[in-house]
Amino acid sequence: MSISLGKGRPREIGRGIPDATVARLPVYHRVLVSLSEAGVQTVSSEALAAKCGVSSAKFRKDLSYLGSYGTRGVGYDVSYLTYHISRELGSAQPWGVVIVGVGNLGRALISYRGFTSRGFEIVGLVDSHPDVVGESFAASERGNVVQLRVRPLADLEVMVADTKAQIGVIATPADCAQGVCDRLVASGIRSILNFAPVVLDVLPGVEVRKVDLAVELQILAFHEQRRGYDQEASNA
Amino acid sequence: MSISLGKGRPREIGRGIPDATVARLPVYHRVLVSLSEAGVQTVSSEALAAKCGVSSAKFRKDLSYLGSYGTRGVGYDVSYLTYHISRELGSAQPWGVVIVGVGNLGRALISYRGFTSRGFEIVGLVDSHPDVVGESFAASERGNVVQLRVRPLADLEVMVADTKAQIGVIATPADCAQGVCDRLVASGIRSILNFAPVVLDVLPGVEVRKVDLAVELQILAFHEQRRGYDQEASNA
DNA sequence: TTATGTGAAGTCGTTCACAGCC
DNA sequence: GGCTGTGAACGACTTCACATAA
Repeated sequence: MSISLGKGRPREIGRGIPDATVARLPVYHRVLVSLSEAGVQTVSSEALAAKCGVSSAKFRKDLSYLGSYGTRGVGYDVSYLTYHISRELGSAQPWGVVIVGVGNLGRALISYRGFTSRGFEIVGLVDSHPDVVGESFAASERGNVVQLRVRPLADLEVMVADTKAQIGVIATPADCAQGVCDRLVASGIRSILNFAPVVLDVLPGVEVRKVDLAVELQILAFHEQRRGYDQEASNA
Repeated sequence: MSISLGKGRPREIGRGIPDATVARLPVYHRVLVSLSEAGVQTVSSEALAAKCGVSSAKFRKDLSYLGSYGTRGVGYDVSYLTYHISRELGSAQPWGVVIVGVGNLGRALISYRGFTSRGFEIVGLVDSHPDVVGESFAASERGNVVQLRVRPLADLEVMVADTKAQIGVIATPADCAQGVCDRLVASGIRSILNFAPVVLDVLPGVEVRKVDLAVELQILAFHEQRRGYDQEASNA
């Protein structure tokens, strides 16, 4: 599967999927699942790409990094392609997720049905606020609905170890995010999704993805403003 | 400010800021504000870039699209640079935001302090659920804390008109997102932030940004899985 | 001397256009 | 004939390295 180049880490052949492609695979996967639920069995790159909001050329190029899963002159078998994308994404096996911070955002994540259906299991909830600790939330685990009790922040390390969680979600205020992050990493977590509006400092080998709600709005505002300028200019 | 090239739309000179740069400006801005609050008056590209998680070369290149706001041999004046970035982003003037869907996610947005501090004002809340309609939430408007009452989905168009909102946030379940989107666009909204896991179909001229929480997790899972393979390979 | 600002080089991603296969 | 899969051309972004200015 992988060949060594003699120096540095072994470099995979045929597995070097560009980041931009990886970022789109989940969308392809989601749309394929919805097509499957609608009873569609075969789909062309043109039709599928349109539903995903990308060009058909980009879609085919993306798939070419995974393999040849289509049939020329026909299109793609929906379930066959779904399987291969989900395999590539690793959503075949379930990933354990620990959520730190059970405020409104944490609750939104817990109640988000999309998680379980895409191979994620919330296996732990932690909060520092005494009022929240002890509260229970419904979450699904291996298909069954279970009640998850919020545990105190102090239990973070133990819980990660007990649940063998692989992914940590930081849904705390900004000022405690770095501390929580350090403790997640110390517990062995190497994949972190950060909602706090701070740049987290981590050791190499740990991957952090961030979602900053205000940043997205600011990008929208930038374009909105620019549109205003353009309109002014065209009125001249 | 803009020159016409004879055919097509006029192309701006000196204003063609790359998307990748625009996406980073909010981060620079946020870090600058925090430096300012810490009493720092001058900062080098090296130091600032480190705090933003980017290379200093990238940072300087980004700034070069805005203008020359530094001093060679010295660095950048924090407040001067903050001003110019916020001006470019349009966060000098406040933007009106309407939130559709007041579930846990909508509430998380309402309670998110970062919005108001970065030039956004939540001016309207809409929900379709009778239990939620009529509830009040504290939001800040022009510095003052006001109570915002959730109005029924039917009032969406009227509310957008009344409040002159420029940005719409869709925090509804996936199945009503497209309908809400169409109504926002019909009301005159041209900037939409979509949290529902669907690809929205909009007319050209409308900008949609999407945040899909599960997609971010899936990208993490992809890399986590690949790490597993790599480890396996190195054990051979 | 120090740190910015920026052409030039290099890398990455997208689009094109068509060969290859059904 | 139709649609996939993909080299090649193109464009966007990043990194480099240094001229430039305080």
